[in-house]
This record gives sequence, C-alpha cells and structure tokens, in this order.
Amino acid sequence: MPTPNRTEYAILGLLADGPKSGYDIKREVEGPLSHFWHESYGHIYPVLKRLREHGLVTRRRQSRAGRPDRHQYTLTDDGRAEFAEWLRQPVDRAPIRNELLLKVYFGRLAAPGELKRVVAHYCDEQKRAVSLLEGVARAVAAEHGSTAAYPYWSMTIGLGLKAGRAVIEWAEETLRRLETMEET
Amino acid sequence: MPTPNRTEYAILGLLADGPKSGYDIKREVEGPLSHFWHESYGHIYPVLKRLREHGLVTRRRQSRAGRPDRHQYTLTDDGRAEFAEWLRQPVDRAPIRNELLLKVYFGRLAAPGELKRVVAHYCDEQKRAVSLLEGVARAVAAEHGSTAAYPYWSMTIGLGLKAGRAVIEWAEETLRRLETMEET
DNA sequence: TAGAGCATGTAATAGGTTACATGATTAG
DNA sequence: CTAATCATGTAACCTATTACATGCTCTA
Repeated sequence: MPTPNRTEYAILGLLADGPKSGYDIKREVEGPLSHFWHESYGHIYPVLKRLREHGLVTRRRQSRAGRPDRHQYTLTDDGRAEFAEWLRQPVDRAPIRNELLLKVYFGRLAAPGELKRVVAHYCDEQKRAVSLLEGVARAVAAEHGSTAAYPYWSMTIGLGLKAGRAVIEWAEETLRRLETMEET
Repeated sequence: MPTPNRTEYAILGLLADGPKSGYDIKREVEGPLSHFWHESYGHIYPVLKRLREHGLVTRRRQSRAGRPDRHQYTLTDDGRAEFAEWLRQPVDRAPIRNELLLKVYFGRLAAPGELKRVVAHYCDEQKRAVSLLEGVARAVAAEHGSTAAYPYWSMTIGLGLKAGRAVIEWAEETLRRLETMEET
C-alpha cells in the first residue's frame, strides 16, 4: 500500500463543512488542527487542482467588495462519498521515525553529558508545547464549548496532552537515569 | 530549515559501531531500532553511495567462503566527525501528522458508531504493539542486560511503552465519551 | 506610501517507498 | 531441485516542502 495522499482527505474533510478557498484551508489547518496536522500552500493548491480534475470538488470565482477575488471550492457528491469512505476506514499505526530516540540509541557514542543536554532540551520543548496546549484547551472550552464540533475538537487536544505528558515523564526519568550512569 | 536527510545519520550511526554492509544495516534497523525507526533498501543503497561520494564512508568488496560477496562500508574520520556533530545537536519536536486525530476531528461528519469503530480498532492495534514491546523489553533485558548499549536501548523502549500506554488510556477514555454522546 | 494581511499559484528540489532486476549459497 | 536467506542495486513514482512570482486591498 503506497502512502495514500492524506492531504486530499484533509482538504475534502475541511470542505465537507462548507465551501472554502485555499487560503481558508490553510488558515483552518493552522488553527484547530495545528497540534496534529499541517499543510503548505505548495501542496494545497496542486491537490485542489487534482481534486477538481477528478470531479471531487468544483471551483467558483468569487468577487467580494473590498477584498481580493478568490476561488471558492465546493465538495461534489462524489467528493463527499470519497471522504465518507475514507472516514470509515480503520487507521493503522503509522511507521515511526523518532530522531530523538535515534540519538538516545546512539547515546553511548556521544561525549559524556551530551545526550543529557539533548534530552533536556527536548523535555523543555515538550513542556512548552503541553502548556501551550493546556491554554488552547481552556480557550476552546470557553469559546466553543457548546458547539457540535467541540467534543471532537476536545478529543484531539486530549491525545496531545496525554501523549505530551507521557513524553515529559519519560524524559525526566531518562535524565535521572543518565545522571546515575555518570556517577560511576 | 529543510527536513534533513535523517537516513544519512542513522546509517552513519550504525557504521560508527563497526563496518557493515547495506544488508546488515537493514537488519539492524529491523531489529533493535524497529519500534522507532525504519529504512528501505531503496533508500539505504543510494544514501550509502552519496555518503561515499562525500567521503564519509569507504567501500570494500569482501569475499567470504560459503557466502555471497558483499560490500563492507566503513566510516571515515570525516564521517565520524559528521555523525558526532549531528549527535550533539538538539532535536526539535517534529511536525506531526496524525491521521487518527484527523478522523476524530471530522468525527461529527461520520455516521453514528463509525468513529467508535475506528478508535476501537486503533486501540486494539496499540495494545498489541505495547504487549509486543513489553516482550521485547523482557527479552532484551535477559539477553543484553549487561552490555554497554543496554541502558540506551532500554531507554528507547521506555518511551515506546510510555507513549503507547498513554494512547491506550486516551482511546479508552475517548470510547467512553463517544458512548455517552450516543446515549442522547 | 508602506506594510500587513488577503489571495493564488508554479518550479525546483528533497526525501522516501515500491516494484523490479539480478544473482550466490545453503538447507531440506 | 527448490525454497529461504544472503546480497546489491536501479527506475519509476509519490508526497511534500521551500523558494519564488504575482497582485489586490485596507489601514496607519
């Protein structure tokens, strides 16, 4: 199975909620999806073009007073069916490539204390990411807590928090282990 | 910052421990590194070629009685320096693309019960992965517990277990939430 | 008038996978 | 003799990123 083009489904999904421009898509990805997804313009526009060629979306030029023209993309019935089909398929665990663990694995070949610095840095970054996400969780609950989308949104944040905290725990434990090892 | 070619460093690291063939590299990746890293032949050999062109490794044909010839790759001083430099650089959190969370985020658009099926499937897979890793942890401790590489190896497994268990917890909690939501 | 935000897209390139092609040696 | 394992590599393809190119509109 070749890695499917997940950008296609991300875009189809965003359009399933209503017509959008490429710019809108980028903005939405940078908002509520940003802690578990990302897209670049350089991929969004070509994918949009291909989706159109395959009849999954249609494009319409839109002129709005006081703002630049833009292209609005709308999901077709075929597009909606394609999206629904993807949505119901089980997700397999993706093959992982963890550069931090690669360095840990090779840690024996590093100068003393170097691995500790690397792990400590990662731990700090992770702590910042988690506290940022905690803030997002509070803000989202306050501002969107009563929308239909909220529970799902909240679930995605939930995994980010749980996984993030697990990494922090591991990093702190690992730092202790590394210190103990140095003491000999 | 363009995504650096991490395969180069993975290979450099494996060679830092002693000369190896492309085949050896693939086997080692499939062994102790398999729960956090992967490489394909179709990438290993071209990278090996490039590393050689850059003077980071040398190649030597090796004839061994009773086995097919093979190419043995050895790290040069430049290669070792390059690896050491990479090893001491801090690792930034990689941008994530989590297809499961993408489906969760769009869960509102799925038919009732569909998202539950998807999450439950993922949870099962994760449980299997964790119990496999628990077995690996025991086996590694028993067979390599006294080697110099063991503590580092063990740390990589440690993160796999912690993160994996966090995902399971999240999935079970999420399933309960989805059930509660259905009851209305 | 300059800068920020809105808006769309292409070209070059990188990183990586899969499928293909080839061949040696050993164990059953 | 045949299957499994050892062994090396290339070609085609896909996904995605970065850099580039362009232009509108509003606000300060």
